[in-house]
Amino acid sequence: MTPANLADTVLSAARAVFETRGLDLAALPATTAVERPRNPEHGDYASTLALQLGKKVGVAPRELAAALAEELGRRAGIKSVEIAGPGFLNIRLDAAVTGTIARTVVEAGAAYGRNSKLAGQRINLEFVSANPTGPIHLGHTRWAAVGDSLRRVLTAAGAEVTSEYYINDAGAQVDRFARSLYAAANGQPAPDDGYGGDYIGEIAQQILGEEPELAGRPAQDALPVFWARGYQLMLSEIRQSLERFGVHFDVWFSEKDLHDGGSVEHAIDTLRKQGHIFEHEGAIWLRTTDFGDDKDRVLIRSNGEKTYFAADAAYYINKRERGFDRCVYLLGADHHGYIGRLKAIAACAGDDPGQNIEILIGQLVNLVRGGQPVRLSKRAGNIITLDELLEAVGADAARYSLARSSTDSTLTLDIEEITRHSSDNPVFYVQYAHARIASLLRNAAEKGIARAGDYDPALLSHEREKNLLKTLGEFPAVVATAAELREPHRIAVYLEERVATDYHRFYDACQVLPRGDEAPTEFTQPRLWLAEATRTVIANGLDLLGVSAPERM
RNA sequence: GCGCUCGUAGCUCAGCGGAUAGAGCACCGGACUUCUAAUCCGAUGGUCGCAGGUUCGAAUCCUGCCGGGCGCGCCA
Repeated sequence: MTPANLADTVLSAARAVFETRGLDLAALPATTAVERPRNPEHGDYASTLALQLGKKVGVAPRELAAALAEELGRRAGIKSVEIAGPGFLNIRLDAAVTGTIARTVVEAGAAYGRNSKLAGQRINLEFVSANPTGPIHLGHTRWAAVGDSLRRVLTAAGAEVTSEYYINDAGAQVDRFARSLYAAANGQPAPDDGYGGDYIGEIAQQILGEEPELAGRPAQDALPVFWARGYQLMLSEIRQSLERFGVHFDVWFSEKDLHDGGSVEHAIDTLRKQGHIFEHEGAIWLRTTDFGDDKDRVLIRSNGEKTYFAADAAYYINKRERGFDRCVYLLGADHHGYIGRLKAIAACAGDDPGQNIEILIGQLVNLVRGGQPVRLSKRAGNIITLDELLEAVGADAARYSLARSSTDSTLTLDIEEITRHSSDNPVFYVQYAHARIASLLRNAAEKGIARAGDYDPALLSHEREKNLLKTLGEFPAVVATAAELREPHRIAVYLEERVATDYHRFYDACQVLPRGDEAPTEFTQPRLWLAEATRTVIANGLDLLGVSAPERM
């Protein structure tokens, strides 16, 4: 029995109690959950349903709990139900019932953990969207890791997800980039408002190598070439870096295409029809203050140029017209000022800003080196690129350390620590558990022991076996919660603090395979099933984080 | 100034209103002729920034204050 099954049982018992007592059935929630008590004396699972419902229906929680306990105690598989404190229900299950979780997991295989929490939702997930004027650096990397995991988690929860990278290729930034390339190609210093990293010189040289005749050509002729080719090379470098990082985008969306294709005009028309456009001092404005923004925003400047904001509006409207119910944006805390205006765009377009648009703000990454803060600055040249990070620690460790903590907290990474003590990284703790199981299964095969078609679940009765089983049973709920709250780090926390820990403890206490030439025992089969179930959960969980599950370490 | 956000062990971080607040690192002490010791077991370490409020119950929700980060352009 999984926790979800048990929760359903609790709810159905509650329904029976309500019916016999003539209580208001409408007070019952649609779903409930059981929790794993920290204290083992509180049973295998606990329900707080009586506590939550007591006041609602005017029955003392303990009295309601007593009725629930009696009803629940009659259900199959439930060994005992105790009432504790103000009205907790502490539930104990028959060992065999918990033992079947291994079979549930193994039979579901790679699908174990998938659920239908977000079934039917069409989600557009935009993240990174770094300007194509330089390499992906550490500032973007957290969103790459988190965003891609979120894509996987949302998909696992049944949503139809499109991940998208918005390329800011229409504004002054790429012009500056082109001028910087031109300057470098001609041996001149970078313009004051330009880019000065080493990569500028490298790209300039590559372009010159392809088209030597560009050298010495006037800016007027050469700039468009540097613009087009430079942009192409830079974007392709960004894509390759992200690819190496295991980060996948379904759509690379060009801002320039938005302008060239008339989408901006179309968006302004749409917004005008909704009645939120006005003209002031020669500029076209969107009255975003109607919907809580601090100030109204210019769409078309008095000189006729469309603003970046106009493209934002067009992009949002474009996403909606492509059929996405929810447009999710993953932005760094330095962009939190965008929340108001983006929500206002949705509202001005006639959408529900609480439903159709969702802006996730994540805190930034701080870097320290040996405890001393490192200021990331392009000018100072101490930007750490994604490629450098990958070279130093590898994709698995990088992704894991960036995805394992909540984006609500600023993350502090010590460069010395992640580059030097990489074996301390908790990702190895999780991966090691997987590798240990893989090794175990190889040894079993060598001994000629195959996992049988079935096992006796009642034999998985050791305290550490039961803990591990219960933990494995929680995985679908962990995935569902991570998806619902957009918090993929919950997967990492679960794998690290629960699954890997419980497996290592089980492994420490319970011999799986016969030693030497001994014959298999009655525990061999159930434990092989449990090991395989654990391997499945770790592999599925790591996959949601975009981290590999190694067979050997 | 206005707004957003964060504040949990020495450090890095978990903890979607539940029972005695947890883990890793660091520090101290144990466990490998036995399925991978990248592991396990134990010890040490806390006014959950502060003060009120909501409630059967608050690290969690609300208000105020203190401290850190960030944002407030017809910039991109």
